[in-house]
Amino acid sequence: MELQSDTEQKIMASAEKLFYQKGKAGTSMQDIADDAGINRTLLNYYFRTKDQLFEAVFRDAMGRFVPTLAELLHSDMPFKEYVPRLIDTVIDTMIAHPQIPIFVLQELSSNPERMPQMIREMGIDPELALKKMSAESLPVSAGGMDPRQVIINLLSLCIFPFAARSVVTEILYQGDREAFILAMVERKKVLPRMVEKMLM
Amino acid sequence: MELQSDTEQKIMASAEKLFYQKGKAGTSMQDIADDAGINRTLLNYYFRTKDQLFEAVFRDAMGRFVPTLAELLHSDMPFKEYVPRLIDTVIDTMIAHPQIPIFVLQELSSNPERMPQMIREMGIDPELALKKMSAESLPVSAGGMDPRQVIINLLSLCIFPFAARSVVTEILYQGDREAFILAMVERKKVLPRMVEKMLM
DNA sequence: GTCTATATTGTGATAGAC
DNA sequence: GTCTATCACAATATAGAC
Repeated sequence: MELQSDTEQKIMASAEKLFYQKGKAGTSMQDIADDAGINRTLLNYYFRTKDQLFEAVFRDAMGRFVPTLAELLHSDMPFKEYVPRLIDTVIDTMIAHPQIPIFVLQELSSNPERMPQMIREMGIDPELALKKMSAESLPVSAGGMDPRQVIINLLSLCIFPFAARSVVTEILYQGDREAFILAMVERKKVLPRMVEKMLM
Repeated sequence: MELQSDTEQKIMASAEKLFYQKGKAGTSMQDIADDAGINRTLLNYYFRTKDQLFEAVFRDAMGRFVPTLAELLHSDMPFKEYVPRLIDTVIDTMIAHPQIPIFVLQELSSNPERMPQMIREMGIDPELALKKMSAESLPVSAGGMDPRQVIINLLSLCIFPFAARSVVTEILYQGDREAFILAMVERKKVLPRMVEKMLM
């Protein structure tokens, strides 16, 4: 007994690939069916509408990095302690799914009205997060920096290189995609040291 | 004698707004015409095709921040010297056009084959940039950090908050857009100090 | 579950009157 | 320069046979 039929999985895989690359409006149901090598009407059979198929892909993408974000925001651990592990986790996720940042940010930016609901659904508690930040877990002595700026810095440093992957690869790594990935692996060692300095 | 007719300017303004928000595929010619309050066929009269209209908007967007990027990559000045000014310029540009990062990155990510040509057209010389970086302008003593990682850090810290604007505003600033902008203004003072520590 | 056929609407683009 | 009328086509979605 399978939770998802073979066809359904093929659809999801193709939809993910194409939605990530070309976005919702830029991808047709026919494109997805062709990529999956199946009849177009099967998409409607399994997911009813294009909107519902997109939702499935979008939630899947959110689910891949929101838990890490939630952990960052809610944890009781001293900030400095789990920063290295967090960097490791986030960058590994990004290497595995480098297209997710733009995909998710573009969708949330196009439909910002979705944000409040998404936050609730994903189990993030903004009020709790702010409380934690004003408390001792994030050292207020972070150069006198607003703890929110520290959070922004950390996420910027981990995620942006992947959002700007094509530009960075082309200009700084001569278009060599392997070199870019190696640089991101190297980055897992570079960032913790940097963040430590930042918090002094 | 005007370089652009009134109608043409209205089209550009509406096209910019909608392409930034919903992307190329997500915006129809009808949408743009409606927003501009004009007849749809006038878009074809002035710009011939949707592709050409999009190109005009895209190049305009690139032109708003590429010069700053080129300056960063080519300058002979000591890195530390113009970092504060660069941060100031980039963040001011982002505050004025917060939607550009996602718009440009999404387009370049969808069509990475456009990168080499865009770089050439925009006057960026990757080889020269790398030479400058290995030379004295960017201190090799940047914590032993690869100068390319330093460039990535700098751009990440300045640009990412705007790419993730909707998320950041909702979670860290209770959905208060004014508070977000104020935080970004504050950031112009925070970042230079941070980058200095980073380079020690 | 998978296919063919079809309904319906939206879209980019052009021709031609004014 | 601006409009109306029209075209060709692509898109989502459904009905119904197998």
